[in-house]
Amino acid sequence: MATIKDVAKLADLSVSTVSRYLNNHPYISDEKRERIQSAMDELHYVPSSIATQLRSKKGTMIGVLVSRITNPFFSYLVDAIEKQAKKDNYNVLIMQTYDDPNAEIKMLDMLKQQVISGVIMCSIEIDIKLLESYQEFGPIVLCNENMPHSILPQVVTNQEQAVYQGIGYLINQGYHKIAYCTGGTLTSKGHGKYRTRGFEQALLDNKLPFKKHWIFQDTHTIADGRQVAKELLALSKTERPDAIFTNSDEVATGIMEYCLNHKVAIPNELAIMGFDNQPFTSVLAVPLTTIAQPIAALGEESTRLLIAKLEGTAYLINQEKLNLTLIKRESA
Amino acid sequence: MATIKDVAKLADLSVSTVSRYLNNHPYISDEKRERIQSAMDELHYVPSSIATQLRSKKGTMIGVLVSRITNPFFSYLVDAIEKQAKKDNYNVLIMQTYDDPNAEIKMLDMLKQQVISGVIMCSIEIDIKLLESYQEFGPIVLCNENMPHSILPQVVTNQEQAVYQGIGYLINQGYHKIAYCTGGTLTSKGHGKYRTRGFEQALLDNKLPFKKHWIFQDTHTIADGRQVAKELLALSKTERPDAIFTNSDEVATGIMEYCLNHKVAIPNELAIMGFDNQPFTSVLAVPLTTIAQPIAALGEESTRLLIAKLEGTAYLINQEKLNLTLIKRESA
DNA sequence: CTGAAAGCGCTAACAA
DNA sequence: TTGTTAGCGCTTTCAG
Repeated sequence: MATIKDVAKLADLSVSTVSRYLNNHPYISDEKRERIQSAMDELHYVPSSIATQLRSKKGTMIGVLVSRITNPFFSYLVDAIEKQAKKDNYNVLIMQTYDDPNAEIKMLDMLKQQVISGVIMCSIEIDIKLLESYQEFGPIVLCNENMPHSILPQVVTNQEQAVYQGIGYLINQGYHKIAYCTGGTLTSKGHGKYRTRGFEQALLDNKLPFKKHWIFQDTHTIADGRQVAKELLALSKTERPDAIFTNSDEVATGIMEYCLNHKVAIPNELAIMGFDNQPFTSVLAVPLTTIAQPIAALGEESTRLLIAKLEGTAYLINQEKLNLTLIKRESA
Repeated sequence: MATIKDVAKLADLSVSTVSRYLNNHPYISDEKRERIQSAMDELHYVPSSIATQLRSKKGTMIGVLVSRITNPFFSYLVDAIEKQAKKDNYNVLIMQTYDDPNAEIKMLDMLKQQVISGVIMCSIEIDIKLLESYQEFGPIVLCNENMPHSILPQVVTNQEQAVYQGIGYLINQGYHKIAYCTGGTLTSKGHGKYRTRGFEQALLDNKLPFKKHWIFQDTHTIADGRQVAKELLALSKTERPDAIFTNSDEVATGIMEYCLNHKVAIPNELAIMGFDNQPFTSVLAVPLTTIAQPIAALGEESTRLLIAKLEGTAYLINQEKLNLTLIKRESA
């Protein structure tokens, strides 16, 4: 592998001139420019970014932390981040946590070690104060994690409002016995908290009862959805809700599958709302009414914000691109 | 940030001793070991992996090249790769190509620059000879890209056989007018080639006709599937196939959606087979018969193979884990 | 067992 | 406009 020294020698110049050329400094005569370039070509020279980084302390790698890449929400998010990063010549290091706090710490340590120059956290399990303490090693931006009491820069949507509107829609459609699924618990801290707040507020404003046994916690997968449906159908007809608002399309899908298998008509006997608007939801047995998140915008804005911090420039988040949208189909 | 120098000073030892400790060399007295460790703890020392890399030429980052991470096949593959890599303390740099050869070259250049120490190619657009020429800069393994004439190490499944069996299954079920979708073209080089070969062979062995207008090329998305269905339904009833074998669950889904919307019964009027066995396929309006790929095994084996090459050890691919499986459901 | 010293490939003062 | 030089933080001979 040719080094800057080889190039300098071949071009009969000093390494510093070559280095200047590399960093397109001014004050290099055109004649030397050419000599350098042709020497580089001849040697197939590529600068060692490792050496550059060691010396200049500037990297080009940004870390992206997600809980699991196979969740389409995250794969679309990573897609948007990677595309945006590439535009500014940054690379993307992926790390999955599977909700393990230790994995989060590992990524943060990479920030400390300068393996990555900044990090986008799309999932947070560790204590926010601990997370904040890592800021001294490089910029950290939170993506889709609403932490109102934290000073960390964050790119978020208004989940509370979206759920409020979603529940409002159900009520408008004539459903008044509304069950609810959350990925966390009723007292949890993640964005589940905001969704639940929207749900409770909507109930309150519409003078609808909040029934404990219509609440399902910690639901995530299609299998979880089936279980929810099973419990629902075990209820006597009078005790049964007429609609269910879920925290994910997967859960909604599981509920739908189980109901259909047990001859429960959707939406007549039970209306179902999903969350995320994943590609397959329009082609389910009963096309799913759901809420779309502005995933691409979340990824883009987070990345632009992070890169701005990395480069010491200012960036104002375009909050208008960050709206959730109710997608009306047939399940509710 | 504390450096090795600070640690050495605090422990009142030389940097070389500390370095030895770091690399767990033998020949360090227990007493010094402790002194070093407590100095490190006190300073919250973390070695700079950049400096280590510059000096030792050994990195810990492996590149993974996929065409698009939002394709579930790839997100599951990346998931498996990342998990396996983590086990051996390697990190994963993701790069999407969107089928752009230049993006591939960019990743390969990162290999040259030592940003990554090795690369797993899950998608190939550039010339194989060009790709091979990059081998001198670090190990390259092909994942799910069958290149029989290349010397590059590769982890592959027998797609030809799987399709042969899939078509055989359709024939067994009584379908004899079989249409076919491919993601490439009939003359393409990717793994599409092997699938098509399996299709043609199955037709031949069963003395079934190969009809040009039952072949659809370059199909990928749900939208493509709808278009295929549209063209199919435009055919007169006698000219229409009674089954269609597709290259992806998305395409199959699009076909199903369009057919159902146009009162064409699945599988009675048209049997549909998908490819990939994505999670949602079991809950479609008509649960999809499809072919499951051993994605996790592909990811694991590729990663283990790459890491073995990186570390100079031998690794024999476990081909038995690499089988495709026919998943029988209701669409065919 | 331990230390001194010479770099890895590059950047950035400081001089010229 | 260009060259000299001193490191970045670490590993690795080579001598004790």
